[in-house]
Amino acid sequence: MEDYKLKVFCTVAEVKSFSRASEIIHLTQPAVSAQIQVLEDYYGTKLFDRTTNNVTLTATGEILYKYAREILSLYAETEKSICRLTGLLKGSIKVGASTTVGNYLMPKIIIDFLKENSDKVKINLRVGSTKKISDLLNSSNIDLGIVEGDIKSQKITVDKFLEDELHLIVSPNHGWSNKEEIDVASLQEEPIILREEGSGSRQLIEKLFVKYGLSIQNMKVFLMLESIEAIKEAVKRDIGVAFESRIAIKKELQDGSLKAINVKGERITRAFSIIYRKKGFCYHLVDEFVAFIKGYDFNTFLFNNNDVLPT
Amino acid sequence: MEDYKLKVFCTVAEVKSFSRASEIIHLTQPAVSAQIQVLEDYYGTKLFDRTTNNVTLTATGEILYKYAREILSLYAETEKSICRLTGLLKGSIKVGASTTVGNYLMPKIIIDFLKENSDKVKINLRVGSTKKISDLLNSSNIDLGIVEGDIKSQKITVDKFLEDELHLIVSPNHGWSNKEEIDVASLQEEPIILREEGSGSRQLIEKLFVKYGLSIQNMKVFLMLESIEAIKEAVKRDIGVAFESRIAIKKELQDGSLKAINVKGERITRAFSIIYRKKGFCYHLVDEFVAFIKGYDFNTFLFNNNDVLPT
DNA sequence: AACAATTACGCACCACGTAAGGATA
DNA sequence: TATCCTTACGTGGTGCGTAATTGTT
Repeated sequence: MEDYKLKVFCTVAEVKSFSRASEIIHLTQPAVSAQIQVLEDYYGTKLFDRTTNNVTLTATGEILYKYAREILSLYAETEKSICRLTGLLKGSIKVGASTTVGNYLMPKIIIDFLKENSDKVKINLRVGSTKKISDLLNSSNIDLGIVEGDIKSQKITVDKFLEDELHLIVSPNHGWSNKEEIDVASLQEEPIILREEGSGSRQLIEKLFVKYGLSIQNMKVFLMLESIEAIKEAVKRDIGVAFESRIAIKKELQDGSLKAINVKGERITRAFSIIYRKKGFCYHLVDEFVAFIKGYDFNTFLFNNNDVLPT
Repeated sequence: MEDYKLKVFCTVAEVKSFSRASEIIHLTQPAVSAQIQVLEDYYGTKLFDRTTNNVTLTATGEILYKYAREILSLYAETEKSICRLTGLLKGSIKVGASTTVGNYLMPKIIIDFLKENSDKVKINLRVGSTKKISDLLNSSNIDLGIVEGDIKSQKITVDKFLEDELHLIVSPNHGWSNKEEIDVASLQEEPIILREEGSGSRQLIEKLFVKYGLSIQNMKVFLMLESIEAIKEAVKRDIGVAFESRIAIKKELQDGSLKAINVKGERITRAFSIIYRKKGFCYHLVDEFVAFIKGYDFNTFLFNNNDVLPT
């Protein structure tokens, strides 16, 4: 129940381009032009100066922009206020998540979130590399992202919400399976399975090796897989050992099909982060979902069924 | 460029009735119902409790109402701001005016106002008794009224903007036509033409007589006319004398077809007032028109063409 | 019975997308 | 020529009014 024209207008004003605004709003360029023209007709003045390759607000446009943002935020507040009273969320959001989070964390979180809310809440989840997710965010194809890697974009706010830890996983039949911990040097002796180059998890492992004066070259790396499931499968068959996020191996640890071992004196950690655009419009539902994630009981998620991970 | 749904919603909230709101907004009742239902669907809650003969805001409705008024006033401010910059007014207003003002003052004022503004400004003028005008105002059929009489309604704000004076008018052939002033008692000797009973002008004259211990009964009242033009015509033909507002006799004084005489020691005055609803929505254009009237140069209007009225 | 709100339905208009048309570097 | 905004046009969805329906006093 917001003012669509004003939203379009503000978007154009912010990105200084009709065409880019049309992509963000998911409208065609002519539609955006039309919306702006209606506003210009109504107020009887040009709101933008259009010189090729440059769209800027006129004096009148500046005034309208100031008020429009106020009005739009009042609409948003209205909804927030009413939701607070009724407890009824509604709408749909598009979430992007990087591989580990997207496959092993978000499905459960989303299901729990939907359980708490009316069926008017829709969530759309896309999984991809951290890079792809941040691109989708920048191009306004998703409303927020949940990623395990670092983000460089200036236009994105990164909000860490959980520390993730990678564990060395081995088959129950593996010689190490009864050990509590292993020193890094020992890793040289074992065939190790890694994710593809550039992957966030892979970089983390490389950093560990570098710290101990080792390098991937010295490792018995004979398999590089792009899929976490494929890696786990390979480890189960005792083809080698690997590092995986504890959220990705939860089930296998529970049913005993994999064993997790610590690295002596090291915790291989990284942050899971919620990322969103600095500019742009915020939806109440997005805020609520973010709050839900931040308040989520990850301990229960990780350690339920009386199963305890090594810490 | 306001939010029509919110306007409808606020109106219903204020008058606590779908049907009355529909009259005010000039929509059918089903249309109002539909608008409200869209809002209720959107927010997922009832906004009004409908018991027969009583429509009240729910808790959610109260919240929405608070925000809606804010939002609507922001829309109004936006327009005001932009108009201030561009100087372009637009829109249409419906004005009601009582007889004297409506016939002899408003046409000129409206024409001058329109001259100053773009052709996007439309003004609709209705003329009627003060009572009728205040009724039209209450039923939201006009946006503001300009009247010469008193208003009793609690729902209406009265804003005096000009002092009007009634003059005794006589034919140039009349025996008094060269006199500067006449005492009240002399009026008993002359046939006097009055407006119909209940008319504002008539009441003013009655009050004058009462003050001097006279009464209409003692007067040679043999004509009561409802039209100012008819009265002037009768006076011109020397059938009698009459009292008329100076704005109604401006032209005749200029061309000499009537003479105005003062009443000794008395000024018969009343106020012209702008009246508007206390509640309800204000349009920028209305504000501007009111400001225009208040700033109008009535002296020039009354005394142009080097013609001077007795003062 | 009377008044007030809702439901049903047809129509007219408006906002969108597709496609073609300028303007500018 | 490539990019970006505007114009032209056909279509679907929405909001309106008319008329019938429900519900409450």
